[in-house]
Amino acid sequence: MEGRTETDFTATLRAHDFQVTCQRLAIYKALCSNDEKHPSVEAIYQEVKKRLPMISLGTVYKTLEKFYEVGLIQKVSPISDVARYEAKIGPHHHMVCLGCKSIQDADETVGKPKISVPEDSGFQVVSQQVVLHGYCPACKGNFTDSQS
Amino acid sequence: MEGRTETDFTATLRAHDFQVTCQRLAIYKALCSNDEKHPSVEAIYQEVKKRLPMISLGTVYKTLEKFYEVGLIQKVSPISDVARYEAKIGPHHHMVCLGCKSIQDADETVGKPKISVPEDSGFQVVSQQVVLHGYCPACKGNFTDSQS
DNA sequence: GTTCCTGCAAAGGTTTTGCACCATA
DNA sequence: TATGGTGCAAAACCTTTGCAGGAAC
Repeated sequence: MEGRTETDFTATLRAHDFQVTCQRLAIYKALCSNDEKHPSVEAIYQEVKKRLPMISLGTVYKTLEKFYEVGLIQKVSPISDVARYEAKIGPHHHMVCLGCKSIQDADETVGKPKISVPEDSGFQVVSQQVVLHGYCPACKGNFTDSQS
Repeated sequence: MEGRTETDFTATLRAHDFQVTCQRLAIYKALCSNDEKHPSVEAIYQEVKKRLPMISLGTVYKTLEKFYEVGLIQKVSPISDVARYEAKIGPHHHMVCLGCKSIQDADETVGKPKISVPEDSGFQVVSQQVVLHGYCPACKGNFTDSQS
């Protein structure tokens, strides 16, 4: 449903010198057909096992990471690999450096976003947070256009 | 620097029937004085150990969770406890239900936020994401005003 | 045929839990 | 003094890594 066609999927992998295997196709299809659920690795693993019972969890991890590298899929907001805390309470936003992984507050420097959820979505908003991904001044020079 | 006064800190804990201990005060102070770093649990632990060498990592975990419960501190983007993926690429936003932890896409239904980082911050923005926390239609009834 | 991928298993790191001792109120 | 917190250790959990056999190109 969401995602690319199988041809496009194959072409993207080939363009990055990655092979196309039945496991990778199955993982991508499982992800596309459950896209609205934003599944976890474990959930994807369980879904793929229905068609490929021999597949291993490690393969799913490696495959998803490769898909993410080449831009086939997205991670849902992996701001940090570990939990981080701050004493500043109240709504404000964060700038996350893709280079050094540092996190800066952005409440003062960033304009307030005007966001509204229409009534028909039925979602009751409690709080909202904007996350800006990019490069801090120190890392801007090292990651100008390409990265390892 | 950021955060509340010691009096307010004590009052908040007492209001929730939590005791005030030197460990809790030290953890809160360590977090306040390093707030711009958005420290991890391990970093807070290392900082507190300078004053309380006998403190254990488990205590820091339990204490931070308690602080978060009573609203003394914030977690930086605890969208999900595990990594989640989706095949939909391109910038869009997410609505995270505080009840059932489900994640919905919000690109179509949510107005585009107008956010700009001023030049003096020096931060080069690559992408931005808005996360809305709240309650989905199914959970709205169960979590109207208070939760367990 | 060479390179890369898979499956399995082990290890690494983060976070949670259980319990005896101790401090707070 | 009674309740709850701390420290320690073990366990649970998610994720990564290493390697031999097998598949893709």
